[in-house]
Amino acid sequence: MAEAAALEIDEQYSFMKKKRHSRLPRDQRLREIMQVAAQVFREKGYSEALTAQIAARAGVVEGTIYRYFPGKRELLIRVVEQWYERILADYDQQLAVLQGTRARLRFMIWRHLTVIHNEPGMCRLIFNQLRAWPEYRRTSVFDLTREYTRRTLEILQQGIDAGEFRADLPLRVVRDMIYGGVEHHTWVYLRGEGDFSPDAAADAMTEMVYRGLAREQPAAAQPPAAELTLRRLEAVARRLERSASGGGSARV
Amino acid sequence: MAEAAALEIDEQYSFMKKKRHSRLPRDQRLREIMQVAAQVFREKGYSEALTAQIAARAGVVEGTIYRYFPGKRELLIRVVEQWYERILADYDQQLAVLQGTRARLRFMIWRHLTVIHNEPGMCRLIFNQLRAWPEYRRTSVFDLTREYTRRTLEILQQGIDAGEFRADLPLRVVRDMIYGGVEHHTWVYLRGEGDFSPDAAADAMTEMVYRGLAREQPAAAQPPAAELTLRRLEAVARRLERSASGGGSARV
DNA sequence: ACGACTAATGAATTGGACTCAGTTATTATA
DNA sequence: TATAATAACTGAGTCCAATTCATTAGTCGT
Repeated sequence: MAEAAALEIDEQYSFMKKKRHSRLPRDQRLREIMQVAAQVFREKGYSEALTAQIAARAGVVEGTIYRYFPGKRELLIRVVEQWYERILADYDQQLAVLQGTRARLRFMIWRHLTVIHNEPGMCRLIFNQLRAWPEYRRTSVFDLTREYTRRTLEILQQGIDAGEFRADLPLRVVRDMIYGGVEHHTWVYLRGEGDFSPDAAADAMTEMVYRGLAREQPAAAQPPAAELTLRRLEAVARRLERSASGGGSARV
Repeated sequence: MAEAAALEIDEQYSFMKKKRHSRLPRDQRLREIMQVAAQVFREKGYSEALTAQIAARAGVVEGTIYRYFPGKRELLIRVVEQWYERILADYDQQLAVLQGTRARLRFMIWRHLTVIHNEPGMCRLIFNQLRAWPEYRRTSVFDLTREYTRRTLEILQQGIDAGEFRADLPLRVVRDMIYGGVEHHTWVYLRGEGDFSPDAAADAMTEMVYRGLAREQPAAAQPPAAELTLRRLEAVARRLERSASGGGSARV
């Protein structure tokens, strides 16, 4: 009765209270706790999510959680890591299909925006909690994010290599503007006070970056013969690259 | 003795322990507590900063803090508000002196970078704590930040009005890229793992934004068509080399 | 010098994460 | 089937920081 206010929702779950002492193999219990924890963290945020609540919903006692995780922080870390790994799993496949600096760049931006749009709860946890902790650096979230933004840097570099982009701006700053821009843009939404369109934002940001780095004026006129020849050469190169990099069947 | 580990540094202050019950007029005590709190928060961050510690350094007992602030959170809010108001005080004067879209834009960016560079502790508190709290919205930090970024939006709009900038990109997105970019760029520094140059970053970002929005190309000596063609061919060659020499995904 | 006011105290109370000595379901072995 | 070994799970606590509040005592006005 006394803690009814705090645990209201969990009353709904009380019926499924396992006859006390239903044991599970270690990794199944682990999965159940993580799943429940993910849900509670998403709903309540980190500090509002109580270990007591997670335990209750998972049908175990608080102490049990500590047989699986050294503490609440580590629990969040593991939950977010698992989620993030899943989110980025099919990443390369999707990117591999796309041709051209602009399309690839837009994809990177759009994808990030879309993840935030679809999973605001998890993103809030990353932005507001995880990233502020000292443990962040040794997290796989940190590594994956680096990898992910490195991909963007590569695309920009390829744009330079291809002669599309100027080479006189530090690309890391451009990358920061992209990822920082995405975050700032989604701020209001993450605070639960508005919405945004991943498509529109991705278009605008891509355009901005593209123009910011573009070597030539939008080139209204002339793809002359030389241009067409180049494109065909580039297409050949791409095909070679693909077949060289192992027999992926990816084609548009 | 027991809490020596937690309060080590404060031992230094113990000599100035006021004879207990030295009274001060309300607003003087208020100022002292806020000043001490600012220092402790800067040094330790929010959750590592203990109210006991703040009280000790301020030469009062813990309970006293609660006669001045409803709680630790509100204390941080008040501290940050006061700091931020001071930081932004001379803002308009500095800006008023500057002429021209580019110079004004660069100033806005440079200034923000510089504040972060000079006051990492306070900025960490804002970015990692304050902004994540529900109270943030009713904070003067929120209002001042809005005002501040609105200024940037105005500068961009004036660029459009003056015919320097294109009018077909949503300016809020550009603003988000600026402020988000600044933050992302300073991330490593704020984690205490590196440094950055406000000047260099401001130059790069200004250039990026300026080019991204510029109506005309600065008409610098365009490399002749033949040169461009060559570069692109070279890029093709590099890619072929790379893909021929190994697993495709490898990049230097 | 006396009362009124209010700053300041510090002991007690939360409220939440976390611990650990023990209990029992499950599995392996006889 | 009985019994021992293993390891999952318990729950009654501990700990630690923020917060409360009944009480004490400087300070100021008359």
